Amino acid sequence: MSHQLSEQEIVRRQKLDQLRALGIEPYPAAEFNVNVTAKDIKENYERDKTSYKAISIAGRFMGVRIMGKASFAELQDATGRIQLYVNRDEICPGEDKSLYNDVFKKLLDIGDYIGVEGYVFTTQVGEISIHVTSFKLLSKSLKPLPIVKVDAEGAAHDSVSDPEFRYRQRYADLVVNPGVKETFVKRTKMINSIRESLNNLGLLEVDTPVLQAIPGGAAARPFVTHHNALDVPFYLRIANELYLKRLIVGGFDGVYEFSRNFRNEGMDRTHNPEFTVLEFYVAYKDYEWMMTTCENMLEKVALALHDTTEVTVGEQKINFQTPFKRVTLYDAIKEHTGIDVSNMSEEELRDACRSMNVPCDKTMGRGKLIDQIFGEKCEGHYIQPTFITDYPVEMSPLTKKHRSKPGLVERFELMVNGKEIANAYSELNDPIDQRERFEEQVKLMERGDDEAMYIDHDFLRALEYGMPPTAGIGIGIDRLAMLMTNNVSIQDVLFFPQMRPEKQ
RNA sequence: GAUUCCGUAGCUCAGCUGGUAGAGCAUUACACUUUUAAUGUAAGGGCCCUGGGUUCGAAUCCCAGCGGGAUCACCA
Repeated sequence: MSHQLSEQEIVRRQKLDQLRALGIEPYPAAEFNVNVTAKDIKENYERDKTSYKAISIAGRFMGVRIMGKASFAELQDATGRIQLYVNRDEICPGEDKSLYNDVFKKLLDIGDYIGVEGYVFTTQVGEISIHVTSFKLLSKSLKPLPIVKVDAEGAAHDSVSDPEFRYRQRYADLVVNPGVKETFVKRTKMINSIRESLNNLGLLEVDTPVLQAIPGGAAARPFVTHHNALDVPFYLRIANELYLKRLIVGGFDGVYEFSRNFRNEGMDRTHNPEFTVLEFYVAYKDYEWMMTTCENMLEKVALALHDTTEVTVGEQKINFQTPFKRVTLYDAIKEHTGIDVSNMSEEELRDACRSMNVPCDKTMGRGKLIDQIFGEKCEGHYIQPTFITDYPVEMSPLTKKHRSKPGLVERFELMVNGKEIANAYSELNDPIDQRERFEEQVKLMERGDDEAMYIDHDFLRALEYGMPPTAGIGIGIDRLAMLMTNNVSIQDVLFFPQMRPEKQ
């Protein structure tokens, strides 16, 4: 990583030497005792002034306005910013004014970590500030941070907008763009809320293998790796479904896992090669129960993040208040295309696709053609949370046949803002049916469908021991985070989105 | 993978039909004891993404490459 140092970087390195010459260690080892945060001061000082007479706070030095013998500076800690007031003669009571004139005014840079002691007061302009009685350099910054300034109207100037910079140097993005941090805090709150719901249901959080000999549970191209000692290929998991169901076979009533999945496919603003899906499985339940559970959980998430069920996403206001609408897949297609696909043959479906300009090809079977029509003509209409139910059996190889509707399975997808957020079903637990479904997948694979599933014989063996009737669901956590934080790009809800390696 | 746009100072961006670079903020120096996008004065800072080509002359035009964005395809 050798490169030409910029003038500003050279200057900062020189300051390092000057500090050491003054006997100041720029990277001290000792603990700095912090007893307050910026947020705490701003929220509580007005009503409890006596508690803020001897405070100690640390953070990044993010800006300074030098006024001769007094200065104002900005300190940014993990909770926000607070203004510092520094007076020369108070910091340097004696003849030697170098601590103020040299160290504070000249050797400190934007981005440096400092620790400060003093008391809180309100300036003449009315800003709650810290009157500094002493300060200590805690860590010197050698690389200039981009300076974002916000004017009186709240408009940001020179904000760092280059996506490449923001994603590759997320650490700098986080320091400089305060909204970014907020997105990730919300993401974690969302996950905490979901975890709480699941724990309250009595489900057990589990871990299942990421390295798998047979990638299963979804239709996707996997990453391949190699185990040296065994000298066999392994696949990074594309889904954890089949492992969680093995645990249901093993006698757990309910299990869940936030599963990091890996798919060797294209990447764009809604796809990252690694992404997170929550899957959970509950014994003795069905997909009707799962719909209710799912909507309750999402309503709680919206409330946890926004204190209301209504969430703003782009131009849309999306209301997660239960109950969500429920529409069967066939009714949805009928509503938006006027076509009743329920009794159509594969050929009739292909003709229907052609007449509506829906792309299709020879490798697509009946199920996939119906899915294609829905995806092209209907999906985008479902802005408010809507369960689309009862899918054709051909496109659902792990799903139990519908209790009363022949040719269909007990499955739903949750659509929000025109996109699929969750996919769930009454799990197929008939081992003979399951084996036949896998064999159908093999036929699709031979026909050219490169997303068809492999046969997992160990999973079939597990089913043969007997799995209780079970409801299961997968929820795209990144996609949900995008909705809940009003971001249109998956890269904005992942700390470190995958990028092409930087060239040296 | 296809199409399209972009790459100029630490950051945000100008730079016309080709004449070898500009602004604001940031940096450096000086002034200023309650300011807040502080202000004033002055200074420094650029392999104009890389490599070829056209030309007397290229940041600018052409070709190729690298990196990124957007749209599409695949997928969640």
